[in-house]
Amino acid sequence: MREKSKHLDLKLQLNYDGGVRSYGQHCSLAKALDVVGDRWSLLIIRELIARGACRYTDLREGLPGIATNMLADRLRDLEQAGIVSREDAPPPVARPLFRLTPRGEELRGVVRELTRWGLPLIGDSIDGEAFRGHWLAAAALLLLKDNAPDAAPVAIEVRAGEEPMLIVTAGGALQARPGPGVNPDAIISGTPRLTMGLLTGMLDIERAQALGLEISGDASAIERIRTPLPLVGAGAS
Amino acid sequence: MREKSKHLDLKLQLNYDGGVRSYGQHCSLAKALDVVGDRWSLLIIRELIARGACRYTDLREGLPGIATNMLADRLRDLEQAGIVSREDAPPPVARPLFRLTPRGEELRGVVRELTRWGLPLIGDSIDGEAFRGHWLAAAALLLLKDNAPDAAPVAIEVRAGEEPMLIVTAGGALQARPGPGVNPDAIISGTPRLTMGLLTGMLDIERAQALGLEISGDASAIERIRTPLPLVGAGAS
DNA sequence: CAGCATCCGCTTTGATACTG
DNA sequence: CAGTATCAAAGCGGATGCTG
Repeated sequence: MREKSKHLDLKLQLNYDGGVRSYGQHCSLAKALDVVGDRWSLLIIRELIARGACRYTDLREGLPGIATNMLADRLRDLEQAGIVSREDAPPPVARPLFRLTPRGEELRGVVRELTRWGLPLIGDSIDGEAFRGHWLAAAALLLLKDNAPDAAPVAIEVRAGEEPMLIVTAGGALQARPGPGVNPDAIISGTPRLTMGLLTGMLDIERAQALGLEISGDASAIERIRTPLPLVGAGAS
Repeated sequence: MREKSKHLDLKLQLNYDGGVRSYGQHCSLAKALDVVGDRWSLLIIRELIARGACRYTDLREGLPGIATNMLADRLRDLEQAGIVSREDAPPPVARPLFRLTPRGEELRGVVRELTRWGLPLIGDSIDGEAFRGHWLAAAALLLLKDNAPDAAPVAIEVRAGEEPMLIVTAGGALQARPGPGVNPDAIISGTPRLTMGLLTGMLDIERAQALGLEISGDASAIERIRTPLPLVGAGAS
């Protein structure tokens, strides 16, 4: 994968191979992994799900640990695969914007299932790990739902890392974005693990509080977006 | 990743690093990818979903292109991660058996979503690609459902590659296994792409036949397990 | 600076050969 | 059969350099 441009290797024009390392299997799963199975690819897609259109630097900031050439390479690959679009800004000021194409948006199901499966792997402490508030926002956005779509909207502020995050109900769906809220109905403060533990039904409010989660405001607002996850994928098939 | 056991490298006991190359991000998706994001991992899990318990050689046969050390490494990693269990057989005859643990079974949702997303990437012809009938069986098993769980069971034989495959309804769920059926209610013959196109609702029977799919027997049996997939993951969230 | 491209050293992967 | 050992070739991460 990735172009070669080795010394004395001028071959013919367009010798950049378009970068496809394939499993070579006539199988839907293998084909999907050919496209999004490379290191960093799905994390880039997480960034674009969580934050919408991003500039290069935004992406790099949300992907601590990535090498800059990796990011450039992957963006090229994903663009070529029709998953990401690059919006080259007009001359005067702006910077190129990257966003998901409709085909890229269809990866939400994939990211949702991986996020759900990975929840138990989140540890209590943010040892030497990196953390960004919008990662939590993405998980909430993907995994939670509004249990009372017809009631008046509520907003819940979550304080897990450095930057707070706001979850709001909006016409039956949920939206989540980084940043504080104005007069939120409830505020939850604690580790990402405890926060998601509460919201995904693995902990009830009492147990979460006993473990150190701080909750203020209207607890019913929390119940409204609490979404117990089916523990085993054994439900269907 | 992977143990070293280099020459003259005796360090202290337990110096095998347990093999974890981590993104180092306090994020559920990143944690999941730390565990199943390596090359070949999810394809090994596909094999175990499709065929149940497997011996080493079965796995290698179902994973054309994998290097034998890769398979050994990944099986060790997956075992250590609690996803695969190795059943070391008693001395006399048998061979070690690998199977998914309950935690590994929970990856069905992940594999299902990737398989679904990858469906459009399957081409018409099996160029120089490898193909195994049970890959198609896995896709059917994961993506299709029985639309009439209370009716008498039906069996449909699918002939896509070398080996035929049988899809049977069983108490509301579907089962799929390689091999021919005895007096199946219907028989479908054609490329994997056309077959899955029909069964996942992207093609109707007439169109599929026009494109070369051969259908014999009771068409209503096919309708019974035909499961149109939501085209965009835009439904929820 | 933002947005890459290049180089460099280390790790992972892949093909082959070998062993209990 | 079920792996290990070996080694070459990619892939990856970090640093740095170039260009608007």
